[in-house]
Amino acid sequence: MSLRRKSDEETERAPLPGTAHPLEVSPETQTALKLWVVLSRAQAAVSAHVSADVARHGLTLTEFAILEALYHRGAMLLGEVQRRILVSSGGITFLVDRLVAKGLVERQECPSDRRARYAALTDEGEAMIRRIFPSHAAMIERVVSGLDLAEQEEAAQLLKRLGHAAASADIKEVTFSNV
Amino acid sequence: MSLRRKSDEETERAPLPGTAHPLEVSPETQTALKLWVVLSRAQAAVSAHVSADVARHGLTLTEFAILEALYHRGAMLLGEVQRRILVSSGGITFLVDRLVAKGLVERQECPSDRRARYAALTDEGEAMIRRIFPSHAAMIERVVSGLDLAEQEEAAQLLKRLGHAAASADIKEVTFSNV
DNA sequence: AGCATTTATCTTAGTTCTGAGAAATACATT
DNA sequence: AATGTATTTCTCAGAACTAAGATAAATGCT
Repeated sequence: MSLRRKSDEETERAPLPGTAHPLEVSPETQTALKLWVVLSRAQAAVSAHVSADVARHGLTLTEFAILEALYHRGAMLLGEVQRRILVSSGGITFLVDRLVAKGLVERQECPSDRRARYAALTDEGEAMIRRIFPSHAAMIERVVSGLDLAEQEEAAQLLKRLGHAAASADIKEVTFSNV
Repeated sequence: MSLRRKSDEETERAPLPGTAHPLEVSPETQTALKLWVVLSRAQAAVSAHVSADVARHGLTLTEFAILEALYHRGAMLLGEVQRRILVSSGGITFLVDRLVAKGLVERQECPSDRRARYAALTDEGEAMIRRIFPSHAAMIERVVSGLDLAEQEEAAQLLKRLGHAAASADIKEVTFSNV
């Protein structure tokens, strides 16, 4: 957070023609834009810590999310895991392959649908998640402790509604707009 | 692509045979974990819409973020842009290269530091951001409209504090843990 | 001034994931 | 049963990065 002495050069830099900003937006729009920015920054900041934590055990965030889902919900079809952790179909194949290679997950046949495969924790995978989950949870608790408990619940409630609304929103394509 | 079926969420699953759940956590920890989950999901949901929107103009989210930053703040050193949009040093070189190739950005020498380079919008880049920003902002407004204005401001305020606290948090390494 | 350290960008190799499409299977309708 | 459509996973090319190190220039310390 060191301040540069570049502000004197800024006047030398060619300022934008018509220095006033013609892209003025309503206060409502500004609030929405602001929310989008702080949402992204907060997620990135927390994510960096969580990511570093699971990396200590040789896992990526996405890998950990799969292990956690399989631990808490039991064996799941690949498609179920895919929708839950929000990756592409190619991505889930790739990720499960890697977890299989690490010995943490195994594929199992689905008796009622021969196209489908279950992903299930191996004993080693279950031992792994059991071992790292407590410190993982404690770390997240510390990272979000900038908000007190009531504020965390308030934020979670708002974010849950925001997420659901955004996920189900069908944004109409404004196809008649200029290029 | 379509994540329509969300029946996964309500399907209650019988616990796997033999998997007692010894990983019980305190209510405080559960609140923190819940916040982390809904934060990630909300960000992903909004991000998907924003990403699809800028993709209509042949831009990635990160590219758009650079253009927007340069438009609203004027020419910036690559390192400044890098810290602002949170990419690696290699990443900012890669991204600016690509924007230069698209004719939207140009590198300029820094008179006071011969190592450094400014990134600045070209006329074409400025025209681009002027053209797409209004509909972009309107789209974000729609995507976050699941919360009313007061709720958006409340959420933004909480997320701002959460983000700042998380970004400045020094999480102690629990190095004595087994591997 | 001379030398070590820091800073800013770039290079290269590798990682993580996406998107499009293929193959196999299931399901629905005739 | 046959045919067409939907779904489930996998394959493959390539996009969008990251991490580590290289290079060059600025800065700090005797």
